[in-house]
Amino acid sequence: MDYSQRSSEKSIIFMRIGEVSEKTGVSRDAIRLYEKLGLLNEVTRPNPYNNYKEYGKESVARINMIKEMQRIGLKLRECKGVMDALVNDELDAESRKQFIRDKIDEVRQRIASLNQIQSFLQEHLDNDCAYNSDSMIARLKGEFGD
Amino acid sequence: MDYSQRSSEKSIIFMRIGEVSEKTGVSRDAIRLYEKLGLLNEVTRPNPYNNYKEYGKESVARINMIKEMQRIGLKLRECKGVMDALVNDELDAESRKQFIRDKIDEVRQRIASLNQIQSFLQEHLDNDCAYNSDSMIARLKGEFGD
DNA sequence: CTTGACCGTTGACTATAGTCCACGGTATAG
DNA sequence: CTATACCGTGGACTATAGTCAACGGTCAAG
Repeated sequence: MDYSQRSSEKSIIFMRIGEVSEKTGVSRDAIRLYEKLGLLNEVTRPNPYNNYKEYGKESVARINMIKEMQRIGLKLRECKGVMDALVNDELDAESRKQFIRDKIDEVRQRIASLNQIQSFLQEHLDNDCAYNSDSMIARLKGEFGD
Repeated sequence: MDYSQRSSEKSIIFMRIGEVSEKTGVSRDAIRLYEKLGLLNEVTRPNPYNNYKEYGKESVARINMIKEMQRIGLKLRECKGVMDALVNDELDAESRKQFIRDKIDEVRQRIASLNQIQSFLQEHLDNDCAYNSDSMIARLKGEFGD
């Protein structure tokens, strides 16, 4: 049953898509989509010998990072933006730094949103989830009003 | 040019969709979608007199809350879930509380993800965004590896 | 040599969250 | 009365993020 020469403990550099899928929990199709969109830069063209692509450890790390970034609502294009800023040698250093700074700001704002929602929910819970239309409106307005 | 009797300072209870759109910055079409999906519970059936729907202040607050929840990656169905748990009288108190507790947990986990990403980016920035394939892989693995 | 589990490519299909458009009705200014 | 800026409804269209199925190729075991 050992049809596939899975990378064992050490020394093996390349994986095939099934192993990457297993390691990350992301479907083959999704991985191929990420690749097509340019989010994985370290995938070889299909090896002419057997027509299989080869994936490195960085692909696994990138996919895990994509999963995290998606959880916070980033789109794949935006994930690509972050990846590119981390890695792209064509951008000058200052551009990359500015991009990262901007992303950090975005993340900070998202954290602020989350804290707002969390304390709203927590307050509601502390209040025994007593719903009262007027007070709810007041609290909704307090948190989310204009 | 005052073709519409916009709700002025006090005493007016109902708005029409254009005013809600203005107050929230959300398009009429999107508001109608939220309504169709059941996220706004306080919209009247079209007034038979003029066929216009009437929106209350709670709709504005809800839409603002939807915007915040969307920013953190919640889908409209999930937003509806939160809304329902906040308001639905048909659920017993304990179910609503449990739902809110679960949501708070989710929010906490998202905050954790965000902090992870933020510190990853911050560390990268502190490191002068020096990209080095091996070190980047190491750091990606450290943050996102399995 | 066949089987079974994998691989790549393509293209169709799905769900979500809208936008856009055309229709016809409403209200008000001129 | 007409122009205009709204309103509701319905249906078509878009982008995103995939999933699924079909086709044919690869490879190790039996």
